[in-house]
Amino acid sequence: MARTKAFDKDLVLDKAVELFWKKGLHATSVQDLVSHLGINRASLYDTFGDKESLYVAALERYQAMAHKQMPAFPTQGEEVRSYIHGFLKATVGGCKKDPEHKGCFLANSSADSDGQPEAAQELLKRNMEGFVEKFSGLFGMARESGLVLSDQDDRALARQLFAFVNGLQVLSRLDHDPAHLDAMVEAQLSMMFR
Amino acid sequence: MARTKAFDKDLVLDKAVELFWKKGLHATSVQDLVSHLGINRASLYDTFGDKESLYVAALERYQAMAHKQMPAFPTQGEEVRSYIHGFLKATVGGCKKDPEHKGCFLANSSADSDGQPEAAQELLKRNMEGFVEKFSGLFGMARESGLVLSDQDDRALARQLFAFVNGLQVLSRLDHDPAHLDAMVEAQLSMMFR
DNA sequence: CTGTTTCTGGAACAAACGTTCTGTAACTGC
DNA sequence: GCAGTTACAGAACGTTTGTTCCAGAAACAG
Repeated sequence: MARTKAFDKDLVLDKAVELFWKKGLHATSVQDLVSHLGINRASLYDTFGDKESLYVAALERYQAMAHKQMPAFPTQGEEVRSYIHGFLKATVGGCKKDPEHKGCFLANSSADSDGQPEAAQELLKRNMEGFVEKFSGLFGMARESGLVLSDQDDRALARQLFAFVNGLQVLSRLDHDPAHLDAMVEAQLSMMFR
Repeated sequence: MARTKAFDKDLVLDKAVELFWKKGLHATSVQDLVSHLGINRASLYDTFGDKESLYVAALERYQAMAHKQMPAFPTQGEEVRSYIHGFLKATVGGCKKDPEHKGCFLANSSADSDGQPEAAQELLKRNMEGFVEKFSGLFGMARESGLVLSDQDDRALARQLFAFVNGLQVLSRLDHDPAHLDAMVEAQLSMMFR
């Protein structure tokens, strides 16, 4: 029948993630994409539609990757602190080992939400809701075990943590001192748990 | 001598702040600026140089405004909690009353630091350092009064607070529920102070 | 081999980009 | 009122933007 695709769509998408992550939607041109993805201009449009669709696809892929590498949630309140500690350490670990200091693709996009495609805005909102839903459950468990210091409700704590994580990643773009990131994590954790 | 300027430079700059704040550097075109600033294209270039210079001037003005409306720092440890409470409430107050949900100009720019002019990056860094410097002093005072819950050092707490505030403002672009913002502030505060 | 499909490089497009220029009008200080 | 400066409106500059199209080469199924 027909010729098979010569490139791995997901591999190309990964390169698009890199570019959009680093420079954002508006500062990334189609020419940038053509130059760095290693595929032809026409193939790009045939495979991904237009620039915005490719952007949304890249954002979806980034979110899926980030979600996939989250370890399984704990089932006991006593494990919550170390779980969240691990989550935060992994987050700053990602920031530290990125020589380009791109922060978090989702956080960067959220800070430019006005210029985002509709589909991207909805993805960002769903991502936030999902985080709050899951982590408020964790705080509930930890609270039953008497390990939560604050008396504020679980969802408020989850939102506070989400805000902190987003801010942390935004700041990691400005402040490249890894010790500062570590210190912020330890401060956050020391404030949350007994 | 010469014809007088027909426009107030600072007033025009305020409008530029609005635009750049809402859409960012890359998504704001010179045509957008000409259309909304109410001055001529040539006047724009004569008065502000090029687009990037105008952007940096707008960022500087925003920072100056934000800095100016900070109330005087407390001198006693007992007042630190209420001072920071007031600071956070004013921050979310600004978010809540903005119908365009632009968040914070400085935070938005930080999340796009790669695409920022050099001068803007340095301004953002100075702003961060200034915050850490001042607030770590506050935590030191409050700690002496025995009001700080965490045993982490003052600068770590200041950085944690700065990350939270940045994240809070980024999230205010996605989540328009004012109660959520309030809850985050109360959570943060309940974790920091006795 | 014969189609059919898809890749590729590059040309082409109108539109928008940031920037500069030109000429004219308006104001100030002498 | 004249000289000197600046704002103004708008045309014009060359690039770059996102997108489409074309011709040919390449790879697969029947």
